[in-house]
Amino acid sequence: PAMGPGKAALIEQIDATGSISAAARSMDMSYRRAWQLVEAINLSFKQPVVVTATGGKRGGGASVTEFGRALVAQFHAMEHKASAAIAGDIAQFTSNLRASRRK
Amino acid sequence: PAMGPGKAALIEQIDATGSISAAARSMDMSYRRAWQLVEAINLSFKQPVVVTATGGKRGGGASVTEFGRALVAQFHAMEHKASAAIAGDIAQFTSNLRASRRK
DNA sequence: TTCCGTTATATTTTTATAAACATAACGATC
DNA sequence: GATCGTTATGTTTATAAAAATATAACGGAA
Repeated sequence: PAMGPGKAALIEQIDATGSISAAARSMDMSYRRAWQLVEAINLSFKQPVVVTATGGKRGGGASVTEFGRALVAQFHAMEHKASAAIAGDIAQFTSNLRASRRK
Repeated sequence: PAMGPGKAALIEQIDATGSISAAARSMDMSYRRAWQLVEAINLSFKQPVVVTATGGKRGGGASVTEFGRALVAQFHAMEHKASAAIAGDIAQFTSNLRASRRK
């Protein structure tokens, strides 16, 4: 999928840190994986979500476009709307779940 | 997850055919996989969703409990509620997606 | 021109998941 | 007690995803 909780969080961390590598570190994710996710994200949309620069004073960096910020905001809005719409069902559904064994 | 589109469809096919194996065949799925999904489903909930019988006139079979039917119905209701709640956002979101290359 | 931290990419290795294959057990019917 | 279609389970193989490892390139700055 083009967007999900993980990708949204990654974009937010890139926005907060200014680089893909710092975002990856903060999320305990390999740089390679983070970079691949960014590539997939950018390829998914008509407009760039993350723009990058190589070399330079601080080695380079990455930033989130306004389009990207709007996208993440809309994603969270959708999460909340969907969650609210089924909150009642979820509560009942969950009550039918067996207590699962977790390590 | 305890429930999703695939598991819901499997339960519905079991209900329609009366056996795990026939349901699997109708979905072009291996019996083994179908059986494992049924096991996972039954372990997920406090009450059984699918009950099975071995041997006998027709070799055995499986049926869906009323609890299971209610569960599937509620799942579909949740799908529809969530979908409706974000339909507008989805339309706009999709308009930002690049036309993807599909074989 | 050397250094630095970053982006960008290739290659290998590991791990997890799914599929494929094989077989036992069940129990009513004949 | 042999047959049949099903449930139930073990074992192996293949596939895909993730992780790990390695390296090149970039471009300011010292």
